[in-house]
Amino acid sequence: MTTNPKANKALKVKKEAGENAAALSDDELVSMSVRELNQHLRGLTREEVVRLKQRRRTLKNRGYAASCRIKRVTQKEELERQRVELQQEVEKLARENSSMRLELDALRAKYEALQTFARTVARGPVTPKVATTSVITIVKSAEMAASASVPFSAAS
Amino acid sequence: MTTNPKANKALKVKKEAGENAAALSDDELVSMSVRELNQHLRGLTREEVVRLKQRRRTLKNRGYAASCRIKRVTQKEELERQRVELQQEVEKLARENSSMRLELDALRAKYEALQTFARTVARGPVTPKVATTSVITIVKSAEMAASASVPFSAAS
DNA sequence: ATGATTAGTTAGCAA
DNA sequence: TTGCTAACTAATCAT
Repeated sequence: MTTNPKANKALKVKKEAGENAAALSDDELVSMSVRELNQHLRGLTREEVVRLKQRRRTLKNRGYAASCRIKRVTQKEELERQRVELQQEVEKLARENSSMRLELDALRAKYEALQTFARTVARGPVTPKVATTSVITIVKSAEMAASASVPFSAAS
Repeated sequence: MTTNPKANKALKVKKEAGENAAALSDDELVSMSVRELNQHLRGLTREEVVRLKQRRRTLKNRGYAASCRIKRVTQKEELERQRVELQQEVEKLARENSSMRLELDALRAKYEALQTFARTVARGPVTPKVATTSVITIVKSAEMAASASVPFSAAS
């Protein structure tokens, strides 16, 4: 099952005279150029030539079949790799997506609160009757407002 | 291998012993239960029995090999299907993502504009010329004043 | 002729 | 024993 289960039987036939054909190994035969092959073919019977060429063809086919299998599993692995990669990308985008959605909702709430406040302020100058529960703080020189949370809450 | 250059062609010789064995077809033989098989095995030579069983095994194997190939291509198609599906999902999420990003940016701009306006309105009527760096905080009910921090900051 | 792919065969592992 | 799969072979297709 490894590399030469058969093929040996073709070698020992005919060539008892040992004229020139030096019982090529599979590796030699399969990796031989056509010109080299023809040299080894000299002085062989018609049938021997045919058989040797057929053995070469068979060995070549063995290699082609192996390449084909390797290619097959490689492609499959590639598909699985891409699948994992895409799944990760989907998760990443989904996370970004939901965090942005939260941010958007929060900002909408802030915006609406500010809108309510602005309307209130614009309608009645300063503190018309907010006096019930509202407080206005005036601070001098506050530089950053980045981390502001719940700046407004709509008055009931 | 050693005894098998074309052994499969030897299988079809089965007729000459026309005594009882009714020359089973491949389909019949392969889809036969063990008990049915044993009935057909009655009165056959030891060797005939072995051969028939071997033929059955070979036919079964032929089917297994076919199943194996079908399974292989099915799995590959499934992987490709999932790939397409995931790619579409990625595109969908990316679209949602960028449109949300636009929306977020737009809302931020609107918010800041409104903020500027609110400051102007709130400052104008009451405190005409308060310093350039004032901050106004409005919260509902005094006890929450602690959590509200720097909702507005005047641009420098 | 060479290389790739398909189906059938065998060996061998697993349940 | 049954089913599955890797490797090999031969046939066939494409270049």
